[in-house]
Amino acid sequence: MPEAAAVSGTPPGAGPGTPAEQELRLSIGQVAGRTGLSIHALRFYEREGLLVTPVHRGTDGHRVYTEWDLEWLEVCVRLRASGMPLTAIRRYADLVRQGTGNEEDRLTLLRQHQQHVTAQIAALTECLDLITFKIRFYEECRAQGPAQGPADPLLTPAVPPQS
Amino acid sequence: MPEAAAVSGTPPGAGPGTPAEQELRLSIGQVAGRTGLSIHALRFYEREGLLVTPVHRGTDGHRVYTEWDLEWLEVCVRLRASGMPLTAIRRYADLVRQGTGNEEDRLTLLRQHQQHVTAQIAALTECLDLITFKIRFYEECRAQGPAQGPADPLLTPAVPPQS
DNA sequence: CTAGGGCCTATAGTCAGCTCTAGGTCAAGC
DNA sequence: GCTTGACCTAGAGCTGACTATAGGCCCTAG
Repeated sequence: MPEAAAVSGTPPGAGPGTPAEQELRLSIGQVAGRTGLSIHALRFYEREGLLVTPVHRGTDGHRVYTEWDLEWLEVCVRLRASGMPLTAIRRYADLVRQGTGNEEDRLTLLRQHQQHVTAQIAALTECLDLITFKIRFYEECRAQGPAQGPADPLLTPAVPPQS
Repeated sequence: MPEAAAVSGTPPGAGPGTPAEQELRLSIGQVAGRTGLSIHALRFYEREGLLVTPVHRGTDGHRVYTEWDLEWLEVCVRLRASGMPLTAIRRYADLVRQGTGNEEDRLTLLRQHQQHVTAQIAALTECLDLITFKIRFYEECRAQGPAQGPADPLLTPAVPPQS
């Protein structure tokens, strides 16, 4: 992770005049490379309104992504990776698009997702316990040699203490 | 979680004669209630070969689940909840169905999934960091009063230290 | 005797989230 | 001048995991 993923307020350009910031201008292919999203997915995300503003176009009609777009997309990727559905990301994008004043709504949305992710981690940790328990069980079977394994087909003792 | 989820070897009944164990016999509706799976999903899982053995039927053709079936299903639920695809669960069920002798294969399968889950937890934890960072950012915005918020639309400083 | 509930089969439909195809534009290089 | 490669749009198709529907059986209660 070389670059820092940022973005929190409103996209620039809405500001006074967009001074000639020597921004980097990325093609869709480059953004795909950096975000890990496919070119298809990038176009799809834009169509779905996940992008706060539609991406600027060059004279040839090709998409030109700014640093800000990239950072926003990186946030999207994280949110998706943590299971936020596209509809929720779109709602978040909508709020950002509307500009300042709805920080409470953004907080609510983020807090909900925070809870969701926390719950996911807890659930996964429980599952991991079960899996680890079973792995240990089979390792012990093996350690005791092929003859010593639970001879009777009926072997159902493999219960974690209390999950 | 009142009951312990178990199951590790081969289903009983393959053993000598199935002595008259006073097993509990559950209807599909009861199993749905206990596992959290829908009745539809239970039939679906069976069709898909996730169940080691097809469920026994009563005289009326209705499914009769044993304790063992229930426990196996609870394991399935955990595996699913941790993102194991149905195809992998089926492979696991296949191994169990084949009986003892393939413990190494089972171990491999479980270890792979263990890694997968561990990676998932790590990824989620990273995402959680970002979300928590953003939440703090908005909380600070709010704490500083509506006038003090980042006045300029261009506010893109919200970066976690190094994720 | 009929209404309801719980179950059965088989098959169709749904949903999210992409992914792919067809058909086309444009600029650079051989 | 032709090919190659990166991009464009619109729209169809796919995958995984269910979920719902249609049509039917059987038992029990009113």
